[in-house]
Amino acid sequence: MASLADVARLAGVSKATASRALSGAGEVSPSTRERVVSAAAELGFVASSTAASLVTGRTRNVGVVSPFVSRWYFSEVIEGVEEALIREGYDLTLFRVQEDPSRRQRVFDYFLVRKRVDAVITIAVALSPDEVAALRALGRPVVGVGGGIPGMSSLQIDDVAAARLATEHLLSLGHRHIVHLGGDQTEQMDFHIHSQRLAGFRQALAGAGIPPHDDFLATPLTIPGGFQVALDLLGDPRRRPTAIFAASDEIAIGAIMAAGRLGIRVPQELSVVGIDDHELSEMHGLTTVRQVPREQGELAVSLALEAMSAPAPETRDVALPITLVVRSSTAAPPERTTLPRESHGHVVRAGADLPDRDA
Amino acid sequence: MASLADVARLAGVSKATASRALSGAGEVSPSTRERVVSAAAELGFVASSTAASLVTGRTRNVGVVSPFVSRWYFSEVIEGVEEALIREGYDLTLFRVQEDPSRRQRVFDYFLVRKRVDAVITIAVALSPDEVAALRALGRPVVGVGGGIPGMSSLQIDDVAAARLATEHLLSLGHRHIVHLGGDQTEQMDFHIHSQRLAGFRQALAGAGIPPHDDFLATPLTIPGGFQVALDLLGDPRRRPTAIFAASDEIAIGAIMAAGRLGIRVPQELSVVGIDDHELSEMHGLTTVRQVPREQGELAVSLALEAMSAPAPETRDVALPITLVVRSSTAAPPERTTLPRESHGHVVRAGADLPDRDA
DNA sequence: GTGAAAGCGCTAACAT
DNA sequence: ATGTTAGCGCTTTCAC
Repeated sequence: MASLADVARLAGVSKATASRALSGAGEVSPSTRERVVSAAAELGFVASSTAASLVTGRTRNVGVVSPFVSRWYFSEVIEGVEEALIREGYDLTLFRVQEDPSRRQRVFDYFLVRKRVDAVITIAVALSPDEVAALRALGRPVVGVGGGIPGMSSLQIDDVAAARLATEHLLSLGHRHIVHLGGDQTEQMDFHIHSQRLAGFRQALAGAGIPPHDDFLATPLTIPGGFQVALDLLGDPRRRPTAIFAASDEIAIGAIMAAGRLGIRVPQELSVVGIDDHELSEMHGLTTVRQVPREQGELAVSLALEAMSAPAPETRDVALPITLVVRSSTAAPPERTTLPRESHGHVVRAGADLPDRDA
Repeated sequence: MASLADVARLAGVSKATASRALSGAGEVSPSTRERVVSAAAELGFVASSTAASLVTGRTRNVGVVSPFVSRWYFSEVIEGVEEALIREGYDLTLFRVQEDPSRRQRVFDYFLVRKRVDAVITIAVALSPDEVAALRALGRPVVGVGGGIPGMSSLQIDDVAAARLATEHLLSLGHRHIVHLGGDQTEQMDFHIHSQRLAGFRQALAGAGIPPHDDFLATPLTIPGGFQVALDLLGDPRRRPTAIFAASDEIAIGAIMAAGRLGIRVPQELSVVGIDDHELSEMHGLTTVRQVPREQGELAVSLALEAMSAPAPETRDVALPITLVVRSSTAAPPERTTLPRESHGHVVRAGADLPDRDA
């Protein structure tokens, strides 16, 4: 527990000089520097970041606020953030924030506020006006990954375009009966992502002259969630689409598993597209819109750090490029299911043509 | 940015009294307390944890060292730790540590050392003697989840017993040809877990009078890893076992997917057991030894906190109970594959009996 | 029950 | 290039 004073004494210099020699700030003659450095080494001196923070007001620590750590998108963003942060000499303090209002409030009013973080990065979390105010009151850069919040920098893919891209791919293959398995709009941690993906989906449909219909199912953004909802959907021959656009790869994979359970072959009888491009997506042969969460995390750190040194911390919104990764989960729709929509409700034989999965 | 002095002034008391009133330490008359509290509220005062730490030496922050954040086991332990920590009013600082030696050193010699953490929790990370020394030098409680390190408290399931349990289940079903898909012993973040699971596996085999043979395959602890290794193994009729014991559910699920790819039916033609019990395991009908990582995380926090207040920070090793969760992925071995082992190499027709998966 | 004062360990003017 | 001085914002003896 050697202190700077100990080091200074051993090196025969003042604390100020010792501090300068060790931190690299200010001019120190090479010889003194060396004396100080070796004295520090001898004593096993490590600067107390607490003391340094108290005087400088900087903590070299950034807070990351995320609703999950285990879901793909979130864990990868976190890994990206961590990577970039440690490279820059920053710690990462993790705050998991879910719906529970009392816990949320605790995080925003107590934990984040204690002058412990130099910046905050939020990951796809929908903030209430109060929460935004609390964050802004920190007087520190705040950047949101996965969606924009008024008054703070943000970083995301263009979710409308991503959804449109996915849907147009399906349309171009000839699909006319596509269902969107997407996030529940009312979920607290929504964040417009869900609604934007739905909007892009509908835009593409409208562009192809397909009138709005019963084409959206609120789905938990997990593999089991996608599985369950798809099982219901695909199990009913009358509702069964030829293609599914899922809001996340987890949903998409759940849907593929459901199809497998029902004996529906992918992609011959059902095309599936998701958004993310996790390693499992590759294994499932899932067609997906790639969104590189890791890079989003790293970029968020750049934005935050940049804002810290900027004179006027102007907010910036950055959109990352997207690409469609076509794998084996999409194909032209099977002939038999391209019956005119109108027939679905009336002509029972249209459904009966399909293998009956209800049994 | 109101300071304690501001609050004290507004309340008409000294800083000392204000501090006592706000922190709850020491006796303060109810009326003064109320005056101070409302003054604090009026000013939006939040104590600077930095300043408090400087004087108390406590940071209300614990460091978590983990090689991954995205793998099941790790992310769930982290969520458990986070949950318990925030409940107790602690922050969680995350350090991801992988093989890269320079990064590791940075974490241990620079980040963790700066008097920033009251305790450290490591998650299944194999520490070098130097690293253990560095941690111990902190003079703070260190608890290891997922394996024991000499000189620090630890928390884990009994990995030998878990592996034995899984293997004995397979043996009791009549399997004689079981292969263990387990972690590479040489991997840096091993931690004896892999070797203990292998040991338990071999113990069970020995107990059943099955001589050691070519029964272990080093496998990355991921779904793609399990998939790839199982694909090779199962694709060769001569090597194909009737059962697989996987060191993790991720491997196990990869193996099930590989079987699916090869047209091998689970469990009729192949039994699979893993360790973990993630929600996906349930979906795959995977038989597994349950290890509740979330609880491991919460318990680690209790241990750490307890050690902080203990006069003599004695180390404790705690083993969590395990249970075998039997789902549909295990069954008695098919008749045709119970040929005597000796025939595998010589009687080509024994292999030819099986569907040829090489093509 | 409350106040005065000391100081945690460092950095940042300001001198020299 | 180096030393002196003054705090950063709290908690905690020690008096009263």
